[in-house]
Amino acid sequence: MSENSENKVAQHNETYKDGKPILVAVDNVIFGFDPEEEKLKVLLFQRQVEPQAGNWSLIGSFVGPDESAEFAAQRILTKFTGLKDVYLEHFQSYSEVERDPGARVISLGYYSLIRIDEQKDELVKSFNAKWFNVDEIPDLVIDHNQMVEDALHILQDDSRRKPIGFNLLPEKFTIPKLLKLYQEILQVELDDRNFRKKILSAGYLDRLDIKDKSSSKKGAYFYQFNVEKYFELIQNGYNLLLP
Amino acid sequence: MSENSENKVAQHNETYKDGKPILVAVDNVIFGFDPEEEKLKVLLFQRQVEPQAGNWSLIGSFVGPDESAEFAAQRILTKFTGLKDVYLEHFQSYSEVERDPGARVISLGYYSLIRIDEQKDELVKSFNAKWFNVDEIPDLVIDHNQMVEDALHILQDDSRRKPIGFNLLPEKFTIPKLLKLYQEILQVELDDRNFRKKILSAGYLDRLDIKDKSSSKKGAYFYQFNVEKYFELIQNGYNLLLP
DNA sequence: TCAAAAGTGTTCGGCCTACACCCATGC
DNA sequence: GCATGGGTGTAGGCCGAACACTTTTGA
Repeated sequence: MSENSENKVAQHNETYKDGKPILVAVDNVIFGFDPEEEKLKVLLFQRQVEPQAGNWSLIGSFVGPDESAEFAAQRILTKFTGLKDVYLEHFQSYSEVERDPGARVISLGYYSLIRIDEQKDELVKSFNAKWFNVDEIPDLVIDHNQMVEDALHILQDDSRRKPIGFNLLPEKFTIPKLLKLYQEILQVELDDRNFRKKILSAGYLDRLDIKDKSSSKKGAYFYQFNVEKYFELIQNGYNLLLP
Repeated sequence: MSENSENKVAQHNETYKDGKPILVAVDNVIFGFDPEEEKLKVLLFQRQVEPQAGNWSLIGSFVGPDESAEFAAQRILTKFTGLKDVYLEHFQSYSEVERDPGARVISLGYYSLIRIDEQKDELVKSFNAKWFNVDEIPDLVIDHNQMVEDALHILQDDSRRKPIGFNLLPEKFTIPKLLKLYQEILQVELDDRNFRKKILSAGYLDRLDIKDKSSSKKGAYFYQFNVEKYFELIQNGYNLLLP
């Protein structure tokens, strides 16, 4: 804390020379949803750098001198999955002095929502990256377990208010799958009839004429997210508000 | 974005040596509420460093090598207001390459809620800092106007769900003042009868036997925030949920 | 006695909850 | 024809929105 006995004017003439450079990294909690397994997952890989090389870690990178943190987060996401223009959100910063035993590194936590079906499997495999169920995350490097926990909380909060869940599903999806997804994210049981009513009454889901027969004989209608209608709703102050 | 033609293994063995040091700063959007004026305010001061010296700016500082970002944000808050252990929340990071014309600086945006009545006025004045109404913020340095806007949005979201408003009021406050505060934060009109019902029915406000007669002849009861009862409620999943 | 702010109560409608049954189809 | 998952409908209650009147007291 500042000492009042010091000369205040001097104190307060902070210049760029007072800034001590620090390493800045991003760590990206990449969420995916496996529609067959109906499980919410996080992409992890084995850290290559000492200390703690070989341990499981979030996908991260240093922020380069000529890129924004957001760009860095997108860059590594593309590098590992082949996907571009992905849903990406900053959720927290980690700056404890001793957090990284290798150096003074501040890390900006981002989370991403991707469609697992669109990722490039060869790429993911080439980095020895693996998808883990959110409830079966192994011990991670540094404070990455904390990051996953924080990201999940924010994801839960966000998905209660905005329909971001669609970023985790294929373009065409069924209501039962969507229900399963929300149950996975929020880790609660939802009444299927009430869920269907709520989600369809808002009007931003278009029913298609095709059915998905992969998980039942009757088949479930495919739906598609309608961005235009959704934006209309937001303007009028629409809120999902799931339990 | 990464080039797939490059050797993936090499790419992926990122080491600490690849990290290029960057200046890291915090900027603190310090909110206060003047109970007399009934206005939500932000503390600003005139920047001392070129470029843009003399222009109004948020209270900020570089993050030192031996402190966390949160500590730095608290440190400058204490330096300017004399207050310690203040409500402080990280809300966004700013890392565009060209954002600060003076150097490559990443800034972590924090917002604070303080009780104006507890601040040390001499300190504030000694730094030529001034309180501005949120709807009358002047042109600020760099991207600080954006920061204020972002912080206000997050504050609105947060205060709809958690009763953080109390951090802006004196220990003892009246319901009419609390109502005014919420109207200022949310920038909406609220029905006083419904507001009173909602806020009192939750049970985390204790009515005192004294009245505030400063703004009416009848006088309004003072209330006090009851932290214990509030924590009880949270455990059971309580949500404020104001409009 | 009256102006000005504080405090209380009621009605209405809508939305959320809980819950049960029919539908389509592949085997 | 039956098992399996998909889809629809309804009744009840609670909560939030809208709204009007009484209370207190200093001037």
